[in-house]
Amino acid sequence: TESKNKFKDFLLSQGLKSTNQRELILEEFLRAGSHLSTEELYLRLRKKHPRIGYATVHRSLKLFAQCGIAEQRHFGDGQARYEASDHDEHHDHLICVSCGRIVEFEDPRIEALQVEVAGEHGFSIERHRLELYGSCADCSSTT
Amino acid sequence: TESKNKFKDFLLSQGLKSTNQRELILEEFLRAGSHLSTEELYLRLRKKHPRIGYATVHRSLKLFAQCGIAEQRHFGDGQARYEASDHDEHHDHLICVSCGRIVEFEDPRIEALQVEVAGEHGFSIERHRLELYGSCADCSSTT
DNA sequence: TGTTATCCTGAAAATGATTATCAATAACAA
DNA sequence: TTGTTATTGATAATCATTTTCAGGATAACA
Repeated sequence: TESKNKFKDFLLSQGLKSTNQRELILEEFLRAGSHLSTEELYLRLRKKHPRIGYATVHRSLKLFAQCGIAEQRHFGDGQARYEASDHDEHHDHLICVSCGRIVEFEDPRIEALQVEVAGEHGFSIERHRLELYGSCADCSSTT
Repeated sequence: TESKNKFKDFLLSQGLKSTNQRELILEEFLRAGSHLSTEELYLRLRKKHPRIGYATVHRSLKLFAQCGIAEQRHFGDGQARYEASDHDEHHDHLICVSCGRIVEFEDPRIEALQVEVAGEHGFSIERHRLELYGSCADCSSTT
């Protein structure tokens, strides 16, 4: 509901309209858990609301991202994924190359070092991407 | 020439053939400097060798990657880029969002923390991706 | 409540990067 | 050479994403 309000404010501020589809898509997005691709969300929605089109899901996800309640990610499988952005918390990702599990983490020490290293090269950082690919505990033990 | 030999060995070991095009493409790739997209390399090659096709450039780059003399990267502009992989050295990237400049760096402290954090979540890391996006010195001063 | 201007929707087509197809060609071993 | 097999280049296919456009929904205003 926090996100829902933020989205409504966003729509108003941009002169955009609040529609049934956008509400449905946002609800399903929030319900579904993170790291869904457009297609996955579309398929979930279609079960209950077969009239909703792929393009609308796609456009809504982009609006969510603009609005700041979602973030787009790319994990190398060729399609974009979206996750709900919790406030202004930043986190990075561990991705299991075996089962596809995605775990979020954050480490202030790494963040600090990033700023330091960037500074040494004259850069000021706007954002970053850190992804660790490997095997999770379950998949390692099965080896 | 180090890379050239490695590539020839690779072709032999895989039962593949050494061709004129592959040599030309590898030479241009090594000459051109890193972080080129397939298209950019193709355009450079076409100036001197108009008969070389895009598909051949694409396939050759994939072979270079398989062979270990090149690595594929994605920096969020929607197209793959390839860089010569120097031995087993690893490095990460600073990308200027203003002028597109790409600077390589490495920091063992960050690497060590990555392993540590991954371990806390039961992961063993195979590889990682760290990209810092921001403004380089030149672009910051122009602001 | 109408009315109206504007935005939104969904299906289909377009796009852009990448990958596959296939007949002609080139490389390599015998 | 010759025969076998891989490679090439033009083109078509694929995949995710984005645009188009006619019809439908929304919100502001009378």
